[in-house]
Parts: sequence; structure tokens; C-alpha cells
Amino acid sequence: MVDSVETRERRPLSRERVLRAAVELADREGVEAISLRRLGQELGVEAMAIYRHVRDKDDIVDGAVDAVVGEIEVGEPSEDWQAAMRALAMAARSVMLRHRWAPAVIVTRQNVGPAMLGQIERVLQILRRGGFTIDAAHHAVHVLGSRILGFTQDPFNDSAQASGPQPPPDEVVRAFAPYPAVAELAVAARHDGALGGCDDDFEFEFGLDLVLDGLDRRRASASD
Amino acid sequence: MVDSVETRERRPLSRERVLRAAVELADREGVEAISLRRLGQELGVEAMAIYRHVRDKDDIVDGAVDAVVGEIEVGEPSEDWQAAMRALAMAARSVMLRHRWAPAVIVTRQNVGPAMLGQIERVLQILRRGGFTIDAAHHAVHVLGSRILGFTQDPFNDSAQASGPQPPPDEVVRAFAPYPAVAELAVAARHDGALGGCDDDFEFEFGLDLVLDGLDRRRASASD
DNA sequence: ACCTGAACACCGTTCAAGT
DNA sequence: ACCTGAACACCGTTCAAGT
Repeated sequence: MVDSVETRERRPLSRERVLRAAVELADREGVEAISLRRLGQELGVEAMAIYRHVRDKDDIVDGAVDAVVGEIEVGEPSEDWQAAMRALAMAARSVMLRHRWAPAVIVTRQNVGPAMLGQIERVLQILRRGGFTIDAAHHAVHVLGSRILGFTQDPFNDSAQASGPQPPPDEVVRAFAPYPAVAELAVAARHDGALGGCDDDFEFEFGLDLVLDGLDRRRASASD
Repeated sequence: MVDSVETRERRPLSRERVLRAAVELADREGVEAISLRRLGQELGVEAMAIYRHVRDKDDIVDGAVDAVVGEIEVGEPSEDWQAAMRALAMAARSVMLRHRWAPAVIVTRQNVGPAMLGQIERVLQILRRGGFTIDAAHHAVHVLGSRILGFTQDPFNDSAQASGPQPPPDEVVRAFAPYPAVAELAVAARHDGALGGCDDDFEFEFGLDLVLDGLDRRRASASD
């Protein structure tokens, strides 16, 4: 045993250890309980020592959220895209039920960590393989959003964030190298910024009409 | 002019005045900016004076949210339930775009103020008049949820809240007198608590399948 | 009756100082 | 190199005291 749990858990303060403590604390007492001082206490260290390993409190909360998203289990997706999406959604849900504070926090922040990006990549791949065009997959990601998946922010998201000097496409591709489907989408949606830069009004109405259609179909089938 | 804007706006501190200041402050600087001290400053009063008119900070935030929800304009709903729901959703959206901090806050808190209750009542009436059964309307409210309407909390909501000694049905009806459709639903759903007491797993899968079906239909129509 | 001052137990964050 | 003490500018909330 080269690296026992004990040695990994004890001594050297690390970003990972801080984030793990934050998740556990939030699980026990809610996100509100997360504070530098409290976390220090939990880790047997003075609060200020934590600043050596994280930028600030927001960094801790974002990191804790991404750690939670990272817990979502991911077997090889089924061939049937609906079955694959359903399995992913249920897996996401069971994780969020273990960390009930997480969905609300995800919805508040617009930070997208690597785990979240990984899940978005997974969703896009399932959809693309299922025959969705880039555009259709894009809209689908929005509809599935935080409500169904618990790991995408969105509601009334002001997509104005992604303005400013835009990096050239190839740079975008390089940054998103581990996430090819996300990169593909980012480039495709480039007319108004990489990812998140999209027509909010359209996405909203797309989701709205999808839901209204679905409800109407169920209403009809129930009253038959 | 019996009650000019000046006299209404100035002098006597009131709950309404506090909430209005809170909404304005959040609009300008985000929810984070809402604090007793800051609000006092804004109102030209010492922070502690505010406690005469609100219970605590949570009361202020909940009140501010309900005030925002109250801004949603509500003409006489169209005969066609889909058109009526669409109009309501768009009205809700435009309000939430004026108060971008609100949706995230709504999602966090499980408090349901009178304005929110009024909107739920409206939704239920539209659906019932559109031919939905109580059950179907119930599921519809969940699906429309915070994502579409911006004024219903829900995501991964632990419905365990409504346990404990249950008031008799007629008392529920009395409390919900101004909201007959909500009352109807509350009584109908009483097997596990008035409103919010419902099978979360079922609601989740209902919404999930509705969205997946809708996406599949659109994917198909796009690739034809 | 309504507002205030002072106090308590907390925050996030910085930075010079310790080892 | 890594952690700490002390400090700053904030929090929510209570309560005795002022008018």
C-alpha cells in the first residue's frame, strides 16, 4: 500500500481535500454552512490556510458542485438514445438526491467545471448518435437543462456573458479538445459566442412548446 | 390627490416599502446585496428599525420574490388552454428578465407566498378548463415548474415537508378559499399531504418522458 | 409606539509575521 | 514553503435604552 487512505486523508491540505470537506459539510448542514472558518475547523487548520489551495469562497462552492456532478455514474450508453438519456437522467437524479443542496446552487452559478462539461459532452454524444442535428442537439440540451439533469444551468440565463473579443475557432477547438461534441457545438454556435451564446428567446419558446405539446397529448390520451 | 406618491413613498416605514426597496436593490446589485444594514441605508433608517416590519432576512427575500411574481400581468385567459398557458409563460418570462436574480432564488426557497399561490391557481384553472383531470393538471404544474414559468419551486424537492399532523380537509379548504383550484388539488392529493406532498419519483419520470417524447418527435420531423 | 446604540457571534479576505 | 494572528470591513439578530 503505497498511498493509504490515511495518508491521503490526513496531513497535506489540498484542493481536493477542501472540496471533499465542503461537499460533506453541505450534505450535513446545507450550503449556507460552508464558510472558510468552518471548513478550516473541519479540516483541523486555520481558515486562512485554505487560501493556499483555492482562489476564494466561490471557487470552493463551484468546485464542490463540480465534484458532485462528477459522482454521476456513467456506464457505456445504450444504443437507443432515449434509453441512454433516461439512464443518465436517473443517475443524475440519484446523485442530486444525495446532495440536495446541489441543484439550487447549480442553477445560481454560471460556472461550468470539467465534470459538468464532461456530462454535457456525454449528452451531446448520445443525441448526435441518436440522429440529432447539431442544432436539434443544442436545443435538446437546453430543454433537458437543470430541471431534468440537475447539472446544467440555464433558466433565464443572460447569454450576454460570451461577448467581447472572440478567440479564433481553432483556439476554441483546442480548449475543448477533451470534449469534441461540445467543441463542435461551440464552433457551430459561433455566430454569437461559444456555448451559452444562443438565442435565449428561441430556446425558451422551443422548450415551452415542447412541453405544451406533450401535455396536450397526455391530456388527450387520458380523456379518451 | 388624497394619497400622493410622495407621501406613500416617504415617511412611515412599512413592510411594503421594505420589500420594494429589496427588489430594487436586487435588481441593481443582485440578491447578495440585500442586507438589513444596506436596506436600512437605502430607506434612510437604522437597520434594526426594519425588524419592526419583517420577521427576519428570509422574510424579506421571500417577500421580495412574491412581489416579483405579483408583477406578472394577467389578462383574462384565452379560451384555448395552450394559448392561455403560452401567454402566461411569456408574461412570466418577461417579468423574470426584469428581475434576473428571481428565478434562482425561487428555486432555492420552498416558501409559497400569496402571489405565487395566485399564479398556481391561475395555471390550474387554465388546465382544468382545458379538459385536464385533477391528476393531469397536477403533473402539468410540476412539468411547467420553475423552468418554464419561473415561479414554481420544485427541482428535486424533498416533499417530506408536509408530514406531521394533518389539518382536516375542510380546514385546508378554508385556508385556500381564495384559491379554489389549488384547494381542490390539495384535497385530492391528500393521501400524502396538501400540495407538494406527491410522488416525486413519479413527477420526475413523467416530466422526463414528456421531454424525451417531445425531443424524439422533433428529431424525427427535422430529419424527414 | 417607534426607532437607535451597543453588543454578540459570526462572515470573506489581506498581509505581515512566524516556523 | 506553508501556516497563523491580527486586522478590516462587513454580516444577522437581540435588547436595553432613548424619544
